[in-house]
Amino acid sequence: MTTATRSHRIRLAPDQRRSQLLDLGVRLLATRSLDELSIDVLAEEAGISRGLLYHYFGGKQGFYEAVVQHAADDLFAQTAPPAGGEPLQRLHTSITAYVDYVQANHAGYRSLVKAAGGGNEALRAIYETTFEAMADRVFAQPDDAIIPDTPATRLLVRAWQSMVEDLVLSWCADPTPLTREELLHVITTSLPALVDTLP
Amino acid sequence: MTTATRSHRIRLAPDQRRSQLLDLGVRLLATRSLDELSIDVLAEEAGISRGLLYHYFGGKQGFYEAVVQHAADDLFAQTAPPAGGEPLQRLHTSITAYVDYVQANHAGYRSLVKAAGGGNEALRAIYETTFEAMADRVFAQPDDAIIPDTPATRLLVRAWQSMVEDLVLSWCADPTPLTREELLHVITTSLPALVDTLP
DNA sequence: TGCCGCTATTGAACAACTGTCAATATAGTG
DNA sequence: CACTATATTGACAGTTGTTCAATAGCGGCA
Repeated sequence: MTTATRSHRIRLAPDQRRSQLLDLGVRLLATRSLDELSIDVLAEEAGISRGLLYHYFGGKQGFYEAVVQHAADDLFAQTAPPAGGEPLQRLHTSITAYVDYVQANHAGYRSLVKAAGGGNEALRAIYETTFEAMADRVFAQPDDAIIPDTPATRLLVRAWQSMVEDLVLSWCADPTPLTREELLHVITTSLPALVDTLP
Repeated sequence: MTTATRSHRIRLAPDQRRSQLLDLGVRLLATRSLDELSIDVLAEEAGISRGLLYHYFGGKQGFYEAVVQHAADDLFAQTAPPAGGEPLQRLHTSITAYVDYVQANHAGYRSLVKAAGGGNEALRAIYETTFEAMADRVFAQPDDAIIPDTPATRLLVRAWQSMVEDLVLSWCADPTPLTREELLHVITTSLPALVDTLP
């Protein structure tokens, strides 16, 4: 049973093909890692030839970067805070969306996002850029800021994100020690608690 | 100019050869990632034939796992808390050793440890085991424990470790926002602060 | 000292995979 | 219904991981 809908020699618009391949990539790379996925397998699964991947992404590495970027954009969009409201409330909503997102895709999240963080230069750049953009949400609205924007607090927020990432992933693997509400409470209150440890 | 001391056809005891290859692996994999390091290059750098690597480690993946395990053991040994003294003081000493270790090897630490955390099943197992053993140091001495040993606190300590890892790596990349003392203070006091966020 | 056996080590052959490119087929257009 | 622009292919070349029978170095023993 082949999972791909096999239809011979269909010619798509570049955008459609591109997003088809990216979606397939996200799905396949959620379970295998990059070097466990050969281009032959990927091409067959997509119902295209090997060469087409090189036409679109320039190579295996380029394909992987595009897939990671695609997943990162998706994560960023799905955790966007609501337009209006109290700053703390907006942050809480965004965090809730993050927990939901990771819980819904924890295999893919671990495989793609974690691999990006520990991967090559270009991949880490995608990872860093995305999480810095998410950190900006914490520092948004300078007049009634949640926490002051200094190099030190930037450093702490970045580290806090790592903590949250690990916490949520561990919790998804075994949710018994904490309820969902307790998890959200720990995440939310740990940020100001962390900033308070600064001299 | 070849960096390896080229001497033809020397026969070593298995233990010596093994650790020579592991040390070389740690050194080479600190800058390149695994798939950027071909076995040909590795063998030439070590002054041995390709086949010998397969004799010792069974393949590229096995070699990588051995190198990661080697580095993890080194990290674990070098951050061992002193034998006696106050529990909090012992923890502080261990944390200081950790900061020093990462600072001295941040390229290698990032490349090996981070890659292990986001890598395949066997690699993550090494990573998890090592950091769980380091977490045990926090929970040691049940009579005057620093923090209670429950599933919830286990989860938090694990997440705290991720935060510390990221914090120290970021700080190594750019130490200007915090002095070394401030960094150590944040790390130490953030652990009880985090546990206090539990209901 | 000089042979001998054990085994560390080799290198060539094999298999699988990535990357390249000129040729081909397809969808839209006048 | 051609006809053109281009999405797509398939065969080819180079590189890399893996296997295995053959070789060569070191310690022990006479």
